Amino acid sequence: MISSSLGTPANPAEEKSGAQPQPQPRRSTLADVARHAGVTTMTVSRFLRTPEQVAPLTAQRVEVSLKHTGYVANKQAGILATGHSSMVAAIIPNIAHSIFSETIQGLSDTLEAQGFELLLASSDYSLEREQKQIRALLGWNPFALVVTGRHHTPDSIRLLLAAQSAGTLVVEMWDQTGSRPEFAHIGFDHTAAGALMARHLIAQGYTRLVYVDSGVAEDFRAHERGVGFVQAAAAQQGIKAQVVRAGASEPIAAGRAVLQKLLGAGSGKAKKPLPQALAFANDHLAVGAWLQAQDLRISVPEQIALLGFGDFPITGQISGGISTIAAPRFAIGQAVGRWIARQKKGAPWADGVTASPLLEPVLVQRRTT
Amino acid sequence: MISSSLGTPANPAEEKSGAQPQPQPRRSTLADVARHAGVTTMTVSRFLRTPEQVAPLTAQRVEVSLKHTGYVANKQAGILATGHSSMVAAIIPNIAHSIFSETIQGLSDTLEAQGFELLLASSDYSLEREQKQIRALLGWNPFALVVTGRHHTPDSIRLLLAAQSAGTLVVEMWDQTGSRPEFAHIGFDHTAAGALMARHLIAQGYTRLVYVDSGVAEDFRAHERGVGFVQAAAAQQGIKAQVVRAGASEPIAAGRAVLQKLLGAGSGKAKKPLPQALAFANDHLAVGAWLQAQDLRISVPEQIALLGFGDFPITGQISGGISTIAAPRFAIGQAVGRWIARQKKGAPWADGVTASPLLEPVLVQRRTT
DNA sequence: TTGTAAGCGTTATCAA
DNA sequence: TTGATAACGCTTACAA
Repeated sequence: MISSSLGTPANPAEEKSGAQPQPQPRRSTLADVARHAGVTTMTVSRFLRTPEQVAPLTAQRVEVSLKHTGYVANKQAGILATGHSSMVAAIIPNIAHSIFSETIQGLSDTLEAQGFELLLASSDYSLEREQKQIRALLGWNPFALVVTGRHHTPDSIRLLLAAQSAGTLVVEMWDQTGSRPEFAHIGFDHTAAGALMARHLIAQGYTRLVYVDSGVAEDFRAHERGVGFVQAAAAQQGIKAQVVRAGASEPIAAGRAVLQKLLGAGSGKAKKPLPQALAFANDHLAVGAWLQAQDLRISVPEQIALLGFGDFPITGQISGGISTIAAPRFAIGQAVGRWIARQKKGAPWADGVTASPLLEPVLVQRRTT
Repeated sequence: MISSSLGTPANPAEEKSGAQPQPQPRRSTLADVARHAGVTTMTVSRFLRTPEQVAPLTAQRVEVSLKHTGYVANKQAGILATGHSSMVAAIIPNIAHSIFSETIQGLSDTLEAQGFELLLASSDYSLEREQKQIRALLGWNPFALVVTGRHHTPDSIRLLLAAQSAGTLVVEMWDQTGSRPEFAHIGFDHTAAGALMARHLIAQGYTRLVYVDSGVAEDFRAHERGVGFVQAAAAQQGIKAQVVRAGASEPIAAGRAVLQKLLGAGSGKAKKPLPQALAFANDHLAVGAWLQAQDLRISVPEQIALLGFGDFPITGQISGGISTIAAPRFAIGQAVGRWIARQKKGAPWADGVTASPLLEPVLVQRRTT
């Protein structure tokens, strides 16, 4: 139900035409406050920023006028004058994915505590959209621009480099860039995470492995985990690993479908041997497969082992728990926020060379592997 | 792993002291472009906004200079000069809750398509924090400010009213305000949604009902659904309804705990009759209770019926499906975005009086009721 | 078709 | 301790 029948019309053009020529109330400015207090704008500005430099009596008058006028400082004017912005812009692939929403929550919490504000855009896993958004967000002159991952269009990279050399902090998050990073990055190595998955399954004695990749074409990190998975498996004698791709639909449903399909391929005439263990690009896929296995009365992990990625709450709550890789979703956001705050306080740019064990993915073994 | 060892230092103070006094590159401005093109800033500005008013030859030169300088328009300056902002600010209780992250996704998608940008804050379900955030966000002079729900501190309301009368659109979302709304609102009536839950359970023949409220103290909408639930039950002969409160922990775990506790209360000496049906403040709680019932081999809905709220994807995927109320999480965000876009195009402020059936919660009966 | 001048609301700087 | 003035980067309004 949408409704907005009453209240003050926001648009003066909507006022009854016969009404008094009551001027549209403006937002009050420093000048309004100053006039009311009988001082100049500078005195009010000073009171706001360095009250100790204002005489106590004046301060009182200004304070009253501030309240009276309901003054709210205009940030655009402030930023224009100082050149310093308290805004941080972030681009993530998808806000609704719990993986990124938690990162944003971590980022937002940390930044807010430090007096920053968050301008958010979601690229819907499209590098094209990301490029447009980088351009649009840079127009705000943000203190920092946070992007997800290290895959960008060439033009995006040009924009980011230019912004960085003009003083904007640029951070790539969720990913671990190679040996010669152009930008600061806070995340982990997804190839290594994929290898971790494979090694765990192998250690448990499974030999026929499948990595179920994300159905999202531009989910580069999931693809990289698949690469790491296959490489790690290939490094071992007697291990067979393949990659299949989940559907692009809702991930739990896609996970159900993948299990169904893999089982189907193992029956019929050209009977291939069934895989013994499945590693998934994310926990939602794993949950879907687990639900499907339940429905089919397939015992997990005896008949098939399942390993998720992400450690979403549900994996810990399902009976016995689904084994998974705990990805530092929230911690990455926090770390980015803290790093940005540290830079503002003038920490040297390169002080982030420390490794943080908090951001390393960790295997959480539960009942499904 | 955090690392940022290489790349261009962002802070000129970090440059090797012996280096050439290479000036920190600034972001290029209109003036830079104009100089390069041999015209004035106005010509460049015109080219950017009304290219048809610029002579073709001049336009070419300007275009080249634009590329050459890597110009990105400064939004603060633009907004200050025009007084029109393309920014929309939104405050939600929690970004990580799938309920709100989907609303934000809907809002963000719609706004972006219309050329708006989204400034986001999360209040962590605190009215105090919300008040601070309203103040902070209004400083950006947003085109519109979107808040969640209709519960705000008196000071918040004052700020919102002042902003509204100064021309900022104010929208309350997720809630259906009473008969005399101060602000536009896009959402639904949570008391009615609670009543819908009760009536459904009663229609299925259950007589001993429990509403499991959210453990979050300031989740007013969940509380209101509880009120509606109890009222609707009280209006029927022979129906007993009570409200219990879930724990404040992770909601799936809290849902498990609630079921456990309710069953415990029904055993032992002072044996109370067990409830026949449980309605939950959200689907995660319901999923938790369902998982717990599975573990205890309690048959659902025969021994106990479960009804969720939200229609999160998981409820449709669990075997047979969990009955729930489909809340228009994504649609609310879209509707808000569309409403804002319509206002920009000069639609009369009160054109939103239409009811939208898309935003009404709908009961989805599956296997658990 | 292009340019000049003034101003948006704030802060830095210097003077009183 | 306070004030005058000149920016910040852009757009509006008007002039050429």
